[in-house]
Amino acid sequence: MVDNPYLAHLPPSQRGAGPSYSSSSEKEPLFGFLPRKVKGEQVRKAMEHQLNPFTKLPHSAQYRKILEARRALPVYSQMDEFLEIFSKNQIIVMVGETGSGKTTQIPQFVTYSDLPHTKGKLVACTQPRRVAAMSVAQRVADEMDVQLGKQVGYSIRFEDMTEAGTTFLKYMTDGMLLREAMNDKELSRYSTIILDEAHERTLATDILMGLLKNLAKRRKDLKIIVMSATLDAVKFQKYFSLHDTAAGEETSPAPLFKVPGRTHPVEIFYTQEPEPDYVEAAIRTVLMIHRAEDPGDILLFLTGEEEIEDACRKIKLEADDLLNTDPSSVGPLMCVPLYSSLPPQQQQRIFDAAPKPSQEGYPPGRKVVVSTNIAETSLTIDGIVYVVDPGFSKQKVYNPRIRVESLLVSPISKASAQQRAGRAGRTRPGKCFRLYTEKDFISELEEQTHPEILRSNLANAVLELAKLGIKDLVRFDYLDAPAPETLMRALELLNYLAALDDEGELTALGGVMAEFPLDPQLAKMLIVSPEFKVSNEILTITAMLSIPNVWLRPPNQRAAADQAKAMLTVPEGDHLTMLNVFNNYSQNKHDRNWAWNNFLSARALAQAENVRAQLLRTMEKYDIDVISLEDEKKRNLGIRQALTCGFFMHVAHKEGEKGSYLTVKDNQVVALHPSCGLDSQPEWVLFNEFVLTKRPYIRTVTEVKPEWLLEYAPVYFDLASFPEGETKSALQRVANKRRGISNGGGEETRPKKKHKKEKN
DNA sequence: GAGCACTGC
Repeated sequence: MVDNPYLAHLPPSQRGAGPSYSSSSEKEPLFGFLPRKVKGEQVRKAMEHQLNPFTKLPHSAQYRKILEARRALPVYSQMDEFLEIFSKNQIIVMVGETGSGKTTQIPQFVTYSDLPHTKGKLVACTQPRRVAAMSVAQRVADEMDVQLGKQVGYSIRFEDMTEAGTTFLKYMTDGMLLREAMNDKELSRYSTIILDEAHERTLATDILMGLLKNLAKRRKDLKIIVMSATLDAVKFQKYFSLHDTAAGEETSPAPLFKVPGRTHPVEIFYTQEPEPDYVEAAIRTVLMIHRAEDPGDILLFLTGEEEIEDACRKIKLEADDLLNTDPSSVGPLMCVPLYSSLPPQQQQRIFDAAPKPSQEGYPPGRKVVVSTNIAETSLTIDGIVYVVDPGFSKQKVYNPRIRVESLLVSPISKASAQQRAGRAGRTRPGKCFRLYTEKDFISELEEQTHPEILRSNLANAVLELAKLGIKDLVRFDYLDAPAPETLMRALELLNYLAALDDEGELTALGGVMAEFPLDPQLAKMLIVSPEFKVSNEILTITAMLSIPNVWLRPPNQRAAADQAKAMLTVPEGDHLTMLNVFNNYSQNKHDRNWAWNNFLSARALAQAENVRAQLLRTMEKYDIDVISLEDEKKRNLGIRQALTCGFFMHVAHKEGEKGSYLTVKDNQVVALHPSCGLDSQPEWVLFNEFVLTKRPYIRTVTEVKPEWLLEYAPVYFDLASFPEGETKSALQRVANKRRGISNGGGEETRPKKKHKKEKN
């Protein structure tokens, strides 16, 4: 053994025990560690060692201070038990309630036992959210006394904070690991994979669970830990049960490792009768707490922006009234809205301190945060003592029959209600006021929120699975299998886009489509766009369609905002308007006020730029030319034609004169969304999305020519199998005209439709 | 003449 060069510059007193062969453990903190057979005793000794085993540098004072705090975590006292289970099993299910320390500690315990750095492997820990991956990685880097991005790092979209060959513990988003799996089906870089927050059941985590369950059979050296906060662990245990039928072993559930949480008790109150108007009841409850309860901040859960802003106004009004009437018995109240589309600066207001008493000796002030579900998982606010839970949230639902995802205000699940209540007990004992009866809680609320995989359009997920080499998507071993109709819809769409062939096999085109972090329609349109010599423009449009709405419309400046929008509008269609907005933004980027003056979200535009750059890199990787047409007329035409190649299933035909449209094949009656910039009502339009709000609308709309539909999507627009109706007659007329021009030649050369399931 | 629950690649 050679003296560690890193220590040469340190005085001997700090170099550890000095060169000695008598006791290797003095110089080598991991001396005697056998991978995956490590005992708690050994780990604790290594943690207390003078040298950091991974950097061979002396531990800092900061490290020792943090270690002290770590020892107090519930999970720390179960280290021996964990290491034993880890040694003996390939797959482990772990349950740790909030405050158990599982997210920071378990991956470290795993590292000490698995010793990934000795075999050139990594330990991965997935998170559903980017911020969590980043902040936990930073925390763990501090705990392990290493620099973030070296031994401990993170990987999220747009940001890879890892160093090849150095990083052995990596926090990452679940979606990122899924992406990696598409290019390395064995996930061979990893020795242990930890899926954290599995109870949230994101689409990516659900797919990863299916993949890992399979992968574990092929890669016996891969260990898997599924971590969850709620007690639906039995379901995970069953799913990951070990059964080796060849060996004739009995099926036994995956082992469970359980750690208690550490939170304060929260007293739950229910209403005696159901509340007919939950917003009104919520406001009443907040004011009741303000008048009658001890100091402490309030968190109220509502469903959306409008509801929240409205409630904030009303609460503020009433609270000011109370303060004016009786300043000696009621303190001032501050009401803060919280939802995701709020600019980050305004989101920060939730961390402001509650107001001071109106006069010395008078009651202290109180803060009320009125929030969407964002405060249920993504953001924690310290100092909350009271939670008001009306029992509703907006949830995504997918209707495969009409192929529409929409948001519906729906009752929350018991798990969700529990999570909300828990928000009151983070700093001290709290109270939770549920605006529904205990009977309804017990008998009406579902145990768990439906996993995302059951509530989503799966076109994207199915393409990913195909890319992952999953042959039989219908019989894939899902933790919860999606509705067959949802899968059929996805397969059908991918077949029409030529991403899957008629046998359901991934085509070469489909393989490239899957490489793009985009919906299949967008990916298809981008890949074919060089054929129309407009890929530079389609690239921009694709980026703009992948980001949130860029248009701002402050309530008191609506007219000015609409006027600014009109200045940027291109009459041929909203897609071209988006392109125009981005190009103007690019040209004016050095003018900080340009976006603001034009009522555009600078944040969203910067995001579009980021997405565009990422897509451009993927295009370059697959040699997809980025080209443009000089002539504006030809260019715009080419753009609209390229759009058609991706969105031919999103076409509507005008019916009658009242501006109503019928979607092609589905025959849904839809209207142009009021945000639409088309100055006329063209006969044929292509739309980016169908939204179901107060009425069915089509949003982001561009005029197309029916000839293009027949030419670029002959399979989908095969008239022989087209549903009867006005749309078909109109298409028939176009087809007849074309046939006349082309002397009856065209139809036979087009591919024939083989097997399609058309449901009415 | 409407909207944007929340994430993620």
